[in-house]
Order: sequence, then C-alpha cells, then structure tokens
Amino acid sequence: MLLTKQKQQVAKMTEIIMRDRNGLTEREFLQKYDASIYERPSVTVDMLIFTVFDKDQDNYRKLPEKSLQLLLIKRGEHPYLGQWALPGGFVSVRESIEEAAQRELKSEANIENLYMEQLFTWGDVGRDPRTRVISSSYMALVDRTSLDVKAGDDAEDARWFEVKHQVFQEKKTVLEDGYEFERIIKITLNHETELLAATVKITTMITGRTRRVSREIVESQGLAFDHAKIIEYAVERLRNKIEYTDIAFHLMPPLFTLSELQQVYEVILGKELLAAAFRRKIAPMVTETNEFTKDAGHRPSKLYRFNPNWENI
Amino acid sequence: MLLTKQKQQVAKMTEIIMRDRNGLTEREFLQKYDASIYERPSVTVDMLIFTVFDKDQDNYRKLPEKSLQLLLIKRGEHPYLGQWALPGGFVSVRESIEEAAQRELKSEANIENLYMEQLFTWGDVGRDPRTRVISSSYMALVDRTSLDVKAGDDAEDARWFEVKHQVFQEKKTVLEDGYEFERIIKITLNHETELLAATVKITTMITGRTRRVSREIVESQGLAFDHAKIIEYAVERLRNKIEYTDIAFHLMPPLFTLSELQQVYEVILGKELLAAAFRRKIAPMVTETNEFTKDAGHRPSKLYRFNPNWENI
DNA sequence: TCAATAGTGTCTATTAGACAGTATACC
DNA sequence: GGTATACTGTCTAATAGACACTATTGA
Repeated sequence: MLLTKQKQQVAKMTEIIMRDRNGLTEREFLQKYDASIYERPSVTVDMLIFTVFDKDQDNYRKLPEKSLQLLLIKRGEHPYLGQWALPGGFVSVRESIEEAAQRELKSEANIENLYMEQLFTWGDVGRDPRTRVISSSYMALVDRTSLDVKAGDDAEDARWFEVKHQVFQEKKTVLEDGYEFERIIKITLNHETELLAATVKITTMITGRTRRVSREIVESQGLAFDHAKIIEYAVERLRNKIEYTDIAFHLMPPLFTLSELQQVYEVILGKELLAAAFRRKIAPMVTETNEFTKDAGHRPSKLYRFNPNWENI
Repeated sequence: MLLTKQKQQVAKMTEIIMRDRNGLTEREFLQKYDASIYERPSVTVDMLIFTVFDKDQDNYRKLPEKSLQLLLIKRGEHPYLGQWALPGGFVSVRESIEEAAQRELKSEANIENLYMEQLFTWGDVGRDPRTRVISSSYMALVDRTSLDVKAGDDAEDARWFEVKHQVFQEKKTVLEDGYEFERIIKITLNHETELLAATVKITTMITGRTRRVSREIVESQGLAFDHAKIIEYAVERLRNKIEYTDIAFHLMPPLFTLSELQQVYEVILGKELLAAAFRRKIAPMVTETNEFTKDAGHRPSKLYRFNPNWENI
C-alpha cells in the first residue's frame, strides 16, 4: 500500500514538530486513540450478480429468447426468514469493501475475477430490523457459459431469477418553483413457480436550486429488506451503462454472434433495436472470426469476439 | 417510513408460522439479537463542495475568468494535524448517511437544501490511521451568490481552494489478453499562498473477462488521508456528468448570461468550446429574460434563467 | 474609433433511424 | 420451396464542428 508508506513518511516528518492541543505527537495520539467509545453501524455488501440465459424454444428455426437473470438466496434465518435476498454479508474490519464483495462472489456464485462495480451505498436507519446496517451494493456481470453449476444449486438455496423491470406509471406535477416527477416501477423476479414482485416509487423533485431523487418501496412480495429498491437501482444503472460503455460484453461468451449481442442489448434496454444501426454502432468493439454458427434452421451467423482495444487512444 | 410499516406487516404475517432452526419467531429473534459481538468499522461522510468563483480582472473590458473551487478544512487535530482535508464527519447510528451529509453541509458551509449526490464509498483498510474507517463521499454544488460568508471564514479554518486537474501522463501497455491503461493525474489546490499538490495514478486493466480500475496516490502534499484520490474521482465525475445532465446550473446564480454558463462548462471540462454549438446545445435548458448585463466595456449580454422543464416527458 | 464580447447563419461531416432488399442455411 | 435469420445499401433526419460575419457597448 503506497498510501500507508506515504502516511508513515508524513508521520515521521510531522512527529518532530506537530503537537496537538494536548501536547501529543501524532504517534502518541494514535496510540491512545480508542475507537470503541463511539457507537458504530454494521457494514455489509450486497451483490447484484447478473447473467443472461437462453429461454427454451420449441421451434427449431427460431432463435432462443434471452432473459436477464439475477442471483438470489433464500434466507434461512430471521429476519425475513424464507424470503429471497441478494447475496451478501458483513464486511470485516480487516478487509476492504471490495475484498468483501469478491469474497461473497466467490462463496455464493463460485466466481472469481470478473466484472464488478460499486453501485451505491444504502444508509437509511431502519433498513435492517436487527441493527443499524449500512450496505454497499456491487453489480457483477457474468457470462452464463463461465458459470459454475454450483451457483443455483438447490442445496444452497441460491437461484437465478428472471428480472423484469417495467414502468407502470409516470406522473409530472408542476410546482411553483419547478416540478415533481414520479415514476412507479414494477419489478418481477421469476424462477419456475416462484414469483416475487415489488413496486418501487421514484420521486424526482426539482425546486429552485435543488434536485432530489428518492426511492421508496411501495410493496414488496417475497423480497427481503429493501432489496427491491436496490434491484431497481441496479437495473437502471445497467441500462444506462450499456448504452455508453462496453459492459455488455461481460455477459457474453468469448465467441458470439451479433444477433445474440443485439438480443442482450434488447433484453436489458427493454426495447427492440434496428439491426443495421446496431451493427454500425457495435462494429468497432468487436473483431470478426472465421467461424460460423451451425445447425440453425436458417442462414448461419458469423462469430465475433470482443475487441478490448476498441477505445480511442 | 413506508418500509418500516411494510416490515411490520410482514413480521406479523410470518410470526405465526415462521420459526427458525432454534424455534424462534422473528420477534423473539430480534429481541435476542446482539449486534455488539461483531467488530464494526466506523463510517464517515466526506463532502466535496464545489463552487465557481470569478477571478479578478484588471482590464475593464475583459470578462473575469472563472475558477472551480473546492472547500477544504485545516485539520486542528491528529492525525494529519495542520494538513487540509475534505469537510466531513462520523455518521451516527441514529441518522442516515444522507442526513449526516446534510448536517455536515450545514455545519461546514452553512448551506441547506442544495444539490448533493453520493459519489463513491471508500473502504480500503488502511485509509485512516486511527481505526477502520469507511467513508461515503458526496458531491455538493453551490452557486457562489447563495453562499454564506461564514464558509471560508478564517476563524473556521475553512477555505476555498482553486482546483486544477491535469492529465500528466498516459500510458497503454498491450498484454496478451487485453491491455493496461495508466493515467497519471496531477491535482493542484490553491488558496492565495497555500498550495497543495497531489499525484494520482489510475490504472485500468482489461484482461479477458475482467475490467478493473484502481486509483493510487503517488504523492500528496498538504492533503490529509486519501483525499487526493477522492478529489480526483469527484472532478472526473463532475466532468462526465456536466456533459449529459443539467448539474452545471447548480453552480449558476438565478440569472446568468450564456457566456458565463459557457465559461463554467469550459473551466470544468478543461477545454474551450465553440459558442455557436454550445448555445444550440444549451438552448432547451434555459429561458431568456428581458434583462441584460450593464456596464461592460462591450456589447451587453442577455440574462437567462434555468428552465426546469427542459427534459423530455 | 476600437477592443472585447454577444449573437447568428450556414456549410460540412458525422451519426442515428428507417426500411427495403439480398443472402443462405436447414427441414 | 419455405421459413427464419443474417447482413448490406441507401435515403433521410438530426446533431456537432468550424468559421465567418454582424451587432453593440463604454471608454
């Protein structure tokens, strides 16, 4: 750790001269420092592990539909016993948040070394009935083919749920000094017979100099804690980022067709795209190979590979 | 709190049926729950309060230049005694992170009700020499004219520093399975004779399925903790967001000229813009008034106002 | 008058959207 | 041959960049 090294140097330099109002040097101060006098919150990480599945298709000619999937764990303990929650756990004082997130990823989904990004830190007072819990949410994207079967194993009570995110209602109210914009989102999570549903209300208030966005759970069936809110947030972020970054490729296998890639974009964005425009846009990010798909009831498709050097420099 | 209400309903429903492996109901479990058995980190908020100042101009004809300013506090205690730090403080267990951030904003800069946004939560183990501290950083944007003189008051040891963010070096190394991209950024913070400087190295590694970005402080003069890293991150975020959102208007007074607005964009983006294109782009976000600037040594400029309804719905 | 800024018109290059039209496998 | 997907060409609309040109003030 460079910082620590640098810290030590600074400490050495200041030690000679700098004494605080109690006449203590920094070293003396730190030796006496007792952190236990303040009451502290617990800190957890919540992992949003997304992947994309192919849905079964009866017609041999048709391409299988894609679906966005999220990994959830059935709670075996109070609170919210029996309900479904995001995988996650407490951050120990001896590991970074990032390390805790990696650890959870490894233990819940048996995945190492994949795309992971911090989303948001949730810090409302009442969000966990046990005690004050602050939670950092991380989004991870996995390609289905690299997934270990262990994840989603019944014994573990971890399952992949198909995620649907629909705008149910939009309302705009003009205020004297701006306006209020309210969106009601329905989140549905589906695994075979298990169906979880939640409604989240997002309120954006713009008045004068302020802009404030707040998320509120209106209803949550089968989902533990405030996880409906976190899932809603994550899907929005995924949707935004897929438009201007290359994160979608983390959901793809090493070789893929442009139609498959387009399907992934479509299922995340929740709308259809025009093939010609999509191909133009995506072209610099991929490299074509000489391989083709086979055994489809239609024209074979060229296989592509992600081009990690597509970005301008 | 809607969530709490909902929580209680769920609790009532499950109480009758659901017992955990120890035969406890949720209520019984929660009554016995002892959070104190786990060692917990401290949680703080760090505020990045930005504003824009006019620099003095000797030539009466010339427009004053704009500069991006950040509020820093001189540390009166160990650790980093005498160095400059972001305003901030511990999050109490009885307030949300957001509330803690609002409270800091009020106490350090005497500002209420302004634009504020969570940036990132920093959770490395060694980032605070006192104890394990996890810190959520929030960015706040203030318009200079609405600022209370109290902020920047000498007695408080809070000062506005001009922020400069320069890319010093860029390096790309091609690896077998992707590449590594390294950027070295120099941050300078300036208040009259006080000059703080820091160098931050940002490494982006893209190999196979992974993409990992890490920030490291190479050197930090006069800046406490890992705040150089946080400042660097905030400036980048501000730069990105100004391009596709309307946050720049939080830095403007109620009435402003398009030239002033363009100057603000330029100082944040660190590059010059073409007036014609800028005006086209910004046009839907503003409403013109009938007022003009006066007493300039040149053609007066029309005053505009932010149009909170510019967004498409 | 002139220095400096304010503001507009227009040509060009680039990009996104729309859609028709051609290509090609497998049953 | 027919079905379903793969892939390309081209017209159009919208947008960003470049730059010249006109407008207007106070000293």
